[in-house]
Amino acid sequence: MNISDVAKRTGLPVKTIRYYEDIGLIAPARSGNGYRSFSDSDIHKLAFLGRARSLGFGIDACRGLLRLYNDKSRASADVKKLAQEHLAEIDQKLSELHQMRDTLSHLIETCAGNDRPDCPILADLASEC
Amino acid sequence: MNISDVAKRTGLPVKTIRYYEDIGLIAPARSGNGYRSFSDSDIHKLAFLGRARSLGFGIDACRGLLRLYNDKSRASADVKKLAQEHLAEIDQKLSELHQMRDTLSHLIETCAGNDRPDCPILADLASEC
DNA sequence: TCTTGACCTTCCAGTAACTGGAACCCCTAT
DNA sequence: ATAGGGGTTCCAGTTACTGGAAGGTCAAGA
Repeated sequence: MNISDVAKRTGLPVKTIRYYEDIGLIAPARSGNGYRSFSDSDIHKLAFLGRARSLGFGIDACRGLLRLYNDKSRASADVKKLAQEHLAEIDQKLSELHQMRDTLSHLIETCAGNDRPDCPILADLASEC
Repeated sequence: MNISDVAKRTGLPVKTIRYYEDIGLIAPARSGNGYRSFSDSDIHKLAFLGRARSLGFGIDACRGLLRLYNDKSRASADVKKLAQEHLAEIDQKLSELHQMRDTLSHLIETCAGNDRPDCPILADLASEC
């Protein structure tokens, strides 16, 4: 199967699929004309990667997940550990974003938003430490 | 004032301060020996930038905020608009992250995390669409 | 057969916001 | 004189792609 069909099947952009080959996540065969020729296994891997990425796993984590997926003697504890580490990163990010959101929305509420120059948002940003 | 003192005062890394000059956010004077010589105004701007960045404003938004800050005939509505756009981005990101968190934490709960290979996390990632 | 258009290929550059490091200059104290 | 702790510039690397240029391939229609 050619790359644009694979892109349709997996929902990944063509460029992304080529990129995943570049960094060694997949290794599709080549036809005589030089075109990539994707097997079912390649397509499975790409779909797997797409789902892992959509859960926010980084490329390195995806590599690890793929390796575990292909390792039939894996321990589920290893998968769980990877996932928990990623969950901790998400939680960290969430708490930072919530903090930002709270501060920012408070500032926005106190700003009149009219044609006068006085603005508590700028005043806060400019305030001495 | 030299750059490392400014770094201490503003909490920004030296490299970041140089970078902010590179991209035109600040324009400190130079001493005879070529060293950057920071005025109070430079330091204020850097502190302002540090706080705006800590609220998650991107560099371009910071540029806009700084311009508004220096424009004494600004309308607070313009500041509020910038802040509201940024808030919307944060909310977008938050909802994506919450979605990821929900899915991932559910998967983690269902994984035994033992030395057996069967793992619902991998099963989900590998599932057909 | 020729052409046209839609494929495919590789390679290079750019994105956001820094960060690390190399190579080198300057200043002060011993 | 030298050692250290500043400072300077410039280049490369980070994440995960994305856009674009230049060019090869293939199938269909005139």
